[in-house]
Amino acid sequence: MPEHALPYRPHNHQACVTQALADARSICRQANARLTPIRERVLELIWQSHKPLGAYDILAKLGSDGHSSAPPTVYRALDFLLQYGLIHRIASLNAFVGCAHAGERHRGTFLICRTCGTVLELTMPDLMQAIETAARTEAFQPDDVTLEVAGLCPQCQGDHHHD
Amino acid sequence: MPEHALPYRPHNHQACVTQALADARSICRQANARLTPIRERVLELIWQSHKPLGAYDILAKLGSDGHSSAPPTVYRALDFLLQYGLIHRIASLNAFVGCAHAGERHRGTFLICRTCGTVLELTMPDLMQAIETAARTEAFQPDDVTLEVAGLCPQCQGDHHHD
DNA sequence: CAAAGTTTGAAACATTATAACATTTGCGGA
DNA sequence: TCCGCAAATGTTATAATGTTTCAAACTTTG
Repeated sequence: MPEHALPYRPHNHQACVTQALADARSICRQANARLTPIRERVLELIWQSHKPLGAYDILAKLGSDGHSSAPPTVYRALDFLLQYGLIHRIASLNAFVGCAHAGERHRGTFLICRTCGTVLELTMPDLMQAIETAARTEAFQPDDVTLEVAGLCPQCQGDHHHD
Repeated sequence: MPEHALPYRPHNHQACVTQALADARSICRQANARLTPIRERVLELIWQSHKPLGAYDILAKLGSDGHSSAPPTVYRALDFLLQYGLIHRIASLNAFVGCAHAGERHRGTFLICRTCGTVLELTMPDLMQAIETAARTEAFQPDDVTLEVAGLCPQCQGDHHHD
């Protein structure tokens, strides 16, 4: 077992991208959803690192591609990818990150490094269950849970330089 | 013990406001911080209900007051109030709500009704502890936790009309 | 009072997100 | 095939949220 989770170690990141795209194609095929070129390209761009990407960053990268697009193009692709659980929105950053557990039906917990921006997604079913139970104890019917932890990733602790 | 938490029941809300303002004055006095008229007024506006208020909503209300202000006025007051723990920012709504546990040093959990907007703040120390422990297990040093649950409050369940 | 620091005013600008409507594309049935 | 519908994309404009910058006013302290 590795000392640190994958996003925190050097790794062949292209493999992450390839896997994510293959998973996405499979998930969309099963759901009869159309993973169009734009949607796939947006997903690929988001997966280019383990750092969340803002909608306008994506827009700019699409521009460098040759596609020249407007905001709705990106937001529509993002909505699609969110809908099929292929990406997550990080509310505290207004940004989007690839889902590390696509197809698993889960609620993610996100560890967000405030120095380098890297995000690690955890699934903690028992904890999520406890949160939902607490909500129901207040007669509240829970629907979505946003759980984001900001702090320092292993790489950035003891460091004083950025990114 | 009441069946439902306070924000969900009819109550003398003016008492909430008065208490919040008194607490704020006391906290600021102890911290040698200046709760200026603008800051106090912003806090009062935020406390006018148990629903989060956006920065531009606050700006508009300040305008109706006679104060005509610009966005930085509001954001500066909000920064101050956040710094002293008198309000919380709801990341999933880009909005602000009065802190129900000012001065207690805590991490809040927010139950946000997606129909009426009402927010209930809970403190769940054990759960927060568990989250931080999980983060540290990944060699991540946690700093801030954003925990927001969207769903239906007791009043809005079974309801099909809004607010 | 005078200097230094804090708070507020004001204008411009930057970033994030949506609305509205036209056009194109993919796809199933006549 | 090709017609027609629905889904997807293009395009323009605008709304909503948040920041930078610099100047003026106020507070505190020596």
